[in-house]
Amino acid sequence: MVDMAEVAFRPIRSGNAFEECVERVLSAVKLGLVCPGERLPAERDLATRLGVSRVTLREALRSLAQAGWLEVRRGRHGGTYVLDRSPALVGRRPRPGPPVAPAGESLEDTLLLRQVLELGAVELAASLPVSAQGYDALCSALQDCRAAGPGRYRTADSRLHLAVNELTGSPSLAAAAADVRMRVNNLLDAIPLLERNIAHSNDQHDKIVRAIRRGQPAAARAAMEEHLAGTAALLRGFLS
Amino acid sequence: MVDMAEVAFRPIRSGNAFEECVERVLSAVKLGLVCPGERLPAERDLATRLGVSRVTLREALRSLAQAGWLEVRRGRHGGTYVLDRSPALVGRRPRPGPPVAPAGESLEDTLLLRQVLELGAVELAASLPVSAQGYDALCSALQDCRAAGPGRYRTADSRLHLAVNELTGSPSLAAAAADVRMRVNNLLDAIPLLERNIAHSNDQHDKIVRAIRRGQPAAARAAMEEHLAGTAALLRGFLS
DNA sequence: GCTCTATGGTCCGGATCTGATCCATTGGAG
DNA sequence: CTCCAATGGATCAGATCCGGACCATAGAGC
Repeated sequence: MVDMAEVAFRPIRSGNAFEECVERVLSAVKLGLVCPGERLPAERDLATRLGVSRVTLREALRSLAQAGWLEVRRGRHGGTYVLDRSPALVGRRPRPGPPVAPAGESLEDTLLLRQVLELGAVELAASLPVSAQGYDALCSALQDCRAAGPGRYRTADSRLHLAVNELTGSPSLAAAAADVRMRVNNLLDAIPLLERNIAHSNDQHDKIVRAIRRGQPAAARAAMEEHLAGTAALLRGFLS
Repeated sequence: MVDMAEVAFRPIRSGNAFEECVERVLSAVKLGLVCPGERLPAERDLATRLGVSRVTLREALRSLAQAGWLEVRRGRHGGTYVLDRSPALVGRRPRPGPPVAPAGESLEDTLLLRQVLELGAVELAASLPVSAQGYDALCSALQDCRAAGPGRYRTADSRLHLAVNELTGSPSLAAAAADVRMRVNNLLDAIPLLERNIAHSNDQHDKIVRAIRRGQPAAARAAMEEHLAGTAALLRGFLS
């Protein structure tokens, strides 16, 4: 019985408030939830939303600005803006020690959770009536995926998947999906991105969106299953 | 685009360290992860696992002890023990202000997330080879469900569902399931528990476990779907 | 019995986080 | 041109939390 309790006794916080702020804002950028050139919410607003003091949030923003992700402007229409991350900045390998090799156990854990969430969500999304607004977001993300070069592909891809999850109308589900998506992206950072995979991915994205639009849950699920299997095989190959 | 970012800018922490400790330990008890009479891990150990200082954890434990959930013993084989929660204690209505009426929006959110997680998990569990240990846990929980009176039913029920989720072998999935289960239980606390529903539930539990044992994902999923629909209808009826 | 050990009980200095207040900057409105 | 409003910048007192050290208790083993 005691062994089952390990689930309940997992860590309460993954880091201090500062670190979690950095994580969250960086996620929002990497997942394409705020695009380059766009402005983050005002510090006071964002701090309230994150449930964190303004001082702590500012330290996080300052640190992200120093790292070249954000730019802070003062004055009337000032704010914190997302920078267009240049290849030069990306090129700096941020690998001080070991290359953050994700454990194999954690890999399967992540992939399994992703499968459950994304399959369930896409099936649900396809069986629900799609709102015009949601469908627009979906199409916009789909086109971004096509237009995106290799440097921006992961972001556009993430945004598309997130949009699918938001179609379910469940904030908690979308949040869980965003979390697991971030974990997958961190894993993907360790392996190369091939042109061929991108083309293949785009075809599968088409199939998924089409099935959602037509209200075909089974087809949507099958398409997503195939799509996920591709990434999963790639990750297992490189990280096992 | 900014609207999509709301997922990323949700609160970082649901409360202070003390409150989250209380929540976690109480969850472990309510979900049947530690049974009455059993001992929690030693304070030093538990504090480390929760990623919290011992002082903070102790305050949480003391507060739960005062509320009649736990008993603390000193000495060589001392520790923090789960009490057999007596009806007298349960009878005290802990409703100071409004009866914590869960919003309708939050209700659908919770039910949707639960559906995705539990259906995905049970399907996965049925398609995986079941370990002997996992199957034992499942059967034990199933029998507890049968033997449990109305006073203990929710706990036994939770433990069974958690056991199913742990069969997937994904800690993250089990953790997410435990969280959503706790949310569902909080909702269920607001509605009555009928003998008839219990009998019905037990039949469905049988079907689910049988399908898992036989390795029939589709049947397991269908049985779980029916099972979840029952609770969902009940909750929607009482809380909408 | 004595001692040892695993546990809870208590306290303290320092790190972190908060809430609040006030200042600085800058573009737009009048 | 002047003022205003929305934003970032800075600072401080107090709350919370942490890591570690040490004490108290009581069962187990010798």
